[in-house]
Formats: sequence, structure tokens, C-alpha cells
Amino acid sequence: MAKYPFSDIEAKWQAYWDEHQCFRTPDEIDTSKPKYYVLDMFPYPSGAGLHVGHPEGYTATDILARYKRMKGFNVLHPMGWDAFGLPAEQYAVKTGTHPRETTATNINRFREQLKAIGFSYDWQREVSTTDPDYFRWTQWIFLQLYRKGLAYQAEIPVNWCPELGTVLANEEVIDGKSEVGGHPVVRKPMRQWVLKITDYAERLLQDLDGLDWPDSIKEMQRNWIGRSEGAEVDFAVQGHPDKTIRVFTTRPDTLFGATYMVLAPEHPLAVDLASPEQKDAVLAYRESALRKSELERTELQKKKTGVPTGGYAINPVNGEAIPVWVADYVLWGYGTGAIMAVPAHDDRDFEFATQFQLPITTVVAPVEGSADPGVAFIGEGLAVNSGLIDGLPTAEAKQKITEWLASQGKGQAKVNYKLRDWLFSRQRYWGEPFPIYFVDGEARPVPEEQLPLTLPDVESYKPSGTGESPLSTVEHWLHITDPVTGKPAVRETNTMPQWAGSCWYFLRFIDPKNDTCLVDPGKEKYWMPVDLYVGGAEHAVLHLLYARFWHKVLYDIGVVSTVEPFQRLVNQGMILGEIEYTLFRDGNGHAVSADLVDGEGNHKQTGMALTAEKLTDAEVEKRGEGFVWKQDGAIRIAARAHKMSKSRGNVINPDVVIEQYGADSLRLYEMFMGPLEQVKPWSMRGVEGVYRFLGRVWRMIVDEDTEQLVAAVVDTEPSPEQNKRLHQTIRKVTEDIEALRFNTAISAMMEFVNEATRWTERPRKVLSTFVSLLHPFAPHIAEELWQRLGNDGNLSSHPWPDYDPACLVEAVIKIPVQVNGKTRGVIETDAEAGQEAVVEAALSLATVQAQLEGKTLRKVIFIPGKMLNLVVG
RNA sequence: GCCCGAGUGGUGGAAUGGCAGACACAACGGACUUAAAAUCCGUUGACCGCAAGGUCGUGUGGGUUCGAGUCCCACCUCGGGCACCA
Repeated sequence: MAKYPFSDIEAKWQAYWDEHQCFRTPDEIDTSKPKYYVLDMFPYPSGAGLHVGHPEGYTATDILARYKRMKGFNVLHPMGWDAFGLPAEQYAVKTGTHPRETTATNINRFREQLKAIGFSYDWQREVSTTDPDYFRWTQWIFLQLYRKGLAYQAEIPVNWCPELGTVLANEEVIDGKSEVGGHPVVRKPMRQWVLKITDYAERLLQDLDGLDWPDSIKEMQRNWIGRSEGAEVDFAVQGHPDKTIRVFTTRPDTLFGATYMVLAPEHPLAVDLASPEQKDAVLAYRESALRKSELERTELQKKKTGVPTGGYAINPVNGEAIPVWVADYVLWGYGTGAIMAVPAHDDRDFEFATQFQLPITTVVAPVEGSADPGVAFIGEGLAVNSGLIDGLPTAEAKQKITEWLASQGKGQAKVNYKLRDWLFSRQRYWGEPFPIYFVDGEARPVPEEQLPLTLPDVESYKPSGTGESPLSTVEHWLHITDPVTGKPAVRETNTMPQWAGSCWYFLRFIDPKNDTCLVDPGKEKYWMPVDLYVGGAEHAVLHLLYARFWHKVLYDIGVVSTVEPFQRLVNQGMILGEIEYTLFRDGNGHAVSADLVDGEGNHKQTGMALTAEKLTDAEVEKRGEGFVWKQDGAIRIAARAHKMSKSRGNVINPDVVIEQYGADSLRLYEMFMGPLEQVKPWSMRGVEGVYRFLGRVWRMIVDEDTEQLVAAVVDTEPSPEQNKRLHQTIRKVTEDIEALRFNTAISAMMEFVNEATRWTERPRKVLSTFVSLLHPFAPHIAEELWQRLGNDGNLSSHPWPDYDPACLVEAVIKIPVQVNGKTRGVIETDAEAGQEAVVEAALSLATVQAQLEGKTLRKVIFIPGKMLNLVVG
């Protein structure tokens, strides 16, 4: 028996699409047609190849791309590589292989794998961030940032990782260890390039409102930007008439409750202010605070530390002298690096004041009731003990005191952001070189016409050890002559972070071969913004924020026409491994119930390490909320799907799935698992389910013995029932694709097939239309069946079917009859029937009559065509 | 601690405030087969009942409504993000 021959079909159509360039988006197009730019977050081509998480988003976008093409849109659906980055460099350090070679190998593998899934990318637009023709423009954008004063150098303490020999961004440090490799990280001052993203904080915040993005992502970005309104207040310093301490506060209304002040350890006034007897203590404290690694800071969060400077500041509203402390709970990087402490109304100040026995003065009272004296009252209320603002509610009190401060020249309203400038350099080899050189220590831009500035080959990829990148050891590359002055010059040896190339790649896809500008303005105007951008939620903040920042800069200099790059964003949910049932055993082999096991796999009571044993679903049974072991019902079994990881051994390789079930099954299963945005566990049995469905589709049309069309395929006109089922399916699939509800679209097609396979006569027209609906999801089998059904041309360029509402109307419908809101029966009635007729029919039902026994009909709720509810009592 | 999101059969999930559990998996029964696989047909939320039918049922407790998985309030659990940002 010739079963649905997926591997032949898939190879055949992939070759066909390639040969005929079916998915090519030409440079010159009919721009009177609507456009659809559907984009995936391009991958980092790792050595491990594709995992099943990649094709999830890619299948979703491919369905949209194929659907929109059939709908008559010009579609831009490109793919490329975010190929700079640490893994290839670490591999180079280990093996001496040039990262360029590793990257090329990995890219080829990825491209092959993606092609094997049948994605309809326009491969002629492929770009790689590592290609000099690409990063030429990354460097060009950097020069524009530099010219606008948005790129500057600063000597700042950074996360220095001795093990990796490089500096890490905050987001690459997790619990004081490097995200990659888990090596310890310490703070070390270094000269860095920094991008002034903070200049764009307000616009990055404001423009979120107009975007069709998940609320959670917008909220995360808002929190990251962290706008807060308040006031800056200047405190005079006792005994130092030339100095003031400026603080930022969001609660200027609590100024009368400031009982001490705190400076960040880095604050220059900390030492200036220190009294002779405190100076040594302050210096020692600063030293230890600066040396603390991120890890220590995190660990020490539990207990606040600090020392008094011995100096005093004057509260501008009441002239009181209050002590000034140094403590590392105040951050140098936010606001002014100094605060006024109001322990009565701030949790952190309260904790500190309690610990060091500093006075606590209440200046805000709750509007109703009284505040708990054991904690800080941080809510809004009415000002008390507060002079000119006494009795005012918080909002008014803030305003009035701020105005008063301004009139006295002692403060003003101020907005602050949590967002920090973007540390933009890395001490690595495998990244874009900065188009910058130094003459007499002065930074100079490399002339634009000399771009790209390419990476030299190096002897060794090992970090130089000093913290500088391997580039600092390449003498012939490093030393140049300044073309302007003729003086000797040295190149910048830092390289750009991986984020750089991904900040603008969506623009290059529009015009990938242009060598006079990064994107042709006409093409940009037509294609931008990206209509749908799909990718993982792990990029919720950084990539999306950085890309938005660059885009706004490019907008400001007239390179792009939209203020935002990504109009609609969808995050696909992570795919977890198969659900695992785990039985725990102690050292003696005795089973331990899962509720006695902690997160690390140790016994909660004895702390003993336990061994985990995987069980099959036949060995467990559901009891109450969880699962128990069939052999011993007292033993609870942990039932959970885990994140796929090499160490856990639960990684699913898409190649294996394609080999066993075919690319169409892989695509279909990825979409059938559940809603796109949701986290969901993989199940090989689920793959088999959709594979069987495709087999049924095949056998609905093709005879497995003869390889010819089955006899039931006829050229008769479809019956009204057949038309109804078909047009219901068209409507459902169309609406579901538009709404990205691919799982229910597939269900609808399954329902169609379940019914159609029972038809002894299957009109060719109906089957052809069905196959065109299936096409975006399972393109190979669809193209093959389309052809076998005798249709001309490739299905990819065939128009999407419209449904005919006339086929959907029903003469007789079923209406549920409820009594007091509970369904007691169903009546069949004319679709147009009025209330009277329906009630009459309902009352004739025996089940309804039984419910009405001895009761009075009080009310009738009738929704025409929907339902009937009889209210009785 | 704070901010999001989610809790529905044995499992993944479906339901514009209107018949809860579509579709699929698993399980069970049957057909085909020497047998198995594949395929096809059927049953499948729990409980009571020979049946007709009934009772209960969407994390928990309240509320709004003729009617709540869906809306409101409080709580519990899980997942994600942030975390001394003044």
C-alpha cells in the first residue's frame, strides 16, 4: 500500500518553488496593490541547529505570508541571520577556527533546515549581520549617532568577567554571574562607548500607546523606562556654604518628614562632608561598596548597611539640621545619587531608620482610619505637621510645595527615568568594529566612504587579558595614519554588541543589495512599517527597545518614514518538552511522595538528595488534584513539562520529526498544539494525530493502491449540504487566520474532512477549494493534491476562496429550550419563527412540561434564532 | 515585595453573557486480518438509573443577571517579568 508519500511530495514541491522562484518579491512591483510585511525575529545560527521552538513562530508567519499572497497582497517575507556573538568566538578560542567559518557552516545548516520545512521566504533577500556589506550600514548608523551626540565615551565601572575576558551588560549578568557560562563578575572601571537612549525615553514611552502589541510587553517596556514625576530639592550643607545636596523625590509633600539624608557611596560629597572622626569610616565604606560584586550586592540586600558622615544638611522647608549618611541602598546611577529619607512614609527609609535608630516623623495621615505605626505609610493621604501644606491631600500638597521650592530657588519639578544609557561596547573580536580611530587620544570618525571597516584576521581569539579585545594585539590593523592630519593614529578596539545588527535588519530586507544607502527611501515608504512581527517574549524589552530607539533616530535624520518599526507584535509561547511523570526515591530505594520534595530534588525534611525516576503515563493515575503511583496510591508523582534542555535530554529535533512524519505534519502540529502565544508541552502523539489527519486528506482524494484519484471524486455540482459545509469551513479558516487562531482553523478543516470522507460523491470543485484552504498550513500536500485534482498552475499563486453567505443560511434550525436557565430540551423550528410559535413548540416537549408541573410561567426570554428561556416559579 | 498572565475531562485544548468539553490525543469495545501494524466504526466529565431521564460539574468563596467558564469583588495555586529606581 502506498501511504501518503510525504517525503517525495515535499522534495518535489520544494524544488519546484526554488526553481520557479515562487516566493520572490521583485524589486519593481505594482505598488498600487496593498502590501504585507510579515517578519520573524531572525535567529542566531547556533551550532546546535534548529530546535522545535523556531518553526513555531516561523510557521505562523509563513501561514500569514502564503494567505496574504493568495489574498492579492504584495508580501515581504524575508529571513536572515543575527550571526555575530559570543558562542562562535568561544568556539574559536577553543579550536582556533575562525568564527567566520563556524558561522558560515551554521548558517548553511539553518538555511537547509528552514527550506526543508517549506517556508516561503524570499531567499534572495537573505542578510547576515556579519556580512561586510551589511555591517557597513550598521557602522554608518553608528556614525550618525556619533554625529548627533548620541554616542559618547565614559569611564564607568562595568561588569568585568575575568573568565570570559570581557565586559558584560547588566542584562547579561544573572545573580552576579555571567549569563553565558555562569562565571563570576566583578566591577571594574573601563572606557566604554555608551548610547544616549535616555534622550529618547519620553518618546519611547509615549509611542507605545499606538502600537498593536500585547499589553504585557508594553507594560514591561513602560516599567523598564520607569518614568516618575517628582521634584529635585536642594539641601544646604551645614559648615559648607559652597555646597548643596540635590535630591530627587517623588514625594515632595513629605519634605517635612525628612529626618536624615543618604548619599550613594559614589557620591563625591560623601567624603567632602565627612567630619574628621568619620572620614576613615566613610572612605572604608565607599571602598567596600565599590568592590562589591553584583552577587554580593544581591545577597546583602537582606540587611541595609551604611555609615554616618558626621555632616549635617539643612531641610529647606523648616531649617532643621539633619544628619547625612552614606549607604549603598541609594544608587549612584539613578536621580541625583542622593535622597532625603522620610522613614515614616518610605519602606526602605523606615527599615534603615529602625536599624540605626534614626527619628521617624509622621507627615501624612490616611484620609480614613489610622496608619499602622509598625510600618511606613506609603499611601496618599493628608499632609500633617507640614507647615504651609498642612491638611492638603497628597496631590495638591506635592504641587504646592514644589511651587514654593521653585519660588525660593530651592527646587523644581523634575521627571526621572529608570532607563539608563546603553553600554554599547564589548571587548570581543566577533562583532562590528567601531568606525572610530584616535589621534592624540581624540576620537575621530572613519569617513563614510571608507566603510565598511572590516575585522582583521588574528593569531589568537583569546581576550588580551587586559580587558581589551583581541583586536588590540593586531599591530598592522591597529596603527594607521590620520588621513586629515597625517599624524599617527590608533583604531578603536572595542566591537559592537550583538544587539547592534538586529536593531535595523528589517530595513535592509526591503533593499538588501543597495550599495549607496541603507535602504531606498521609496521602497522604505512602501514597505514600512512591519505589519506583523513574531518572536519570543525573551526579547520583550531589550531588542525591541533598542530597535525602536535606533528607528526613531533614523526617523529624525530622515532615513525612515515611520516613527515606529513594528506595528503589530505577537510573542509565540515557549514549547516545553513532553510531560514527564517523575517518581522520587531516597538512598534506600524507597519511594518518596512528590509533596515532600523541594525544588532542587531534595527531601524537604531530611534534606537528602533523591533520585528521580521517569514513569510512563500507564504507571500513574489521577487522584484529586494530582497524580499518584499506581503501585502505591500514597506516593504522589510529579507531573510536569519542563523547558527543553540538553541536560534534561528532552530536546525534540525537528529533523527527526520531518523524517518520520514530514514537514507538513511538523507545521500543522506546531499550530495545532494550542494558541500561538501560549506556553505548551510537546507531544509526539499529537504529531501522529495531525499526521493521521493528513493521511485522511490524502485518502479522501487519492487511492492508495492505484495512485489515481479515488472513484468518489466526481464532476457533479455540490449538494446544498456539501456547499454549506465547505463555505462554513472557508469562513472559519479565513477568520481564524486573520485572528492568528491557527489551532481552531485546523479543527475546522478536520471537521470538514471527517464529514467529506463520508460522502460517496465528492465534487472536484469542493475538494479543490478545500485544498486551497489547507495550503498555507500544509503547503506541500496541498500543492500536490491541487495538481492531482487537475488544476492549472501552482496553488501558491491561486486566489484565496471567498465564502458565499447564501450557502450558509438554514431553513430549519435547532433552538435550545431552557427552564430557569437550565437546558431541558431542543426544538427544531423555522429559522424565522417568532416567539409565539417557538414557545408553543417548547411547551409541547415532555421534559419541559415536567419542569413546569405545578408552577407558573412568569417570564419568557427569547433570542430569535438563538435560544428560549422560560422563567417559572 | 511589586507588575503582568493563566487555572476547564486521563492529556493538549474549544466555547460574540445563551446546549460547557468542538477538534485532537489517550483509553476501552467492535470490524478487517492466520496474526499484528495500518485503516474504518462506536463509547468515553462524574454520579444515580434497565431506560426515559435526573443531579453535580470550568481553582475557592461571594456577587451581578432570566441565564456566568465568560462580567464584578476577595482569596488560593502556578507561570513570566521586575526587584533598594527614592
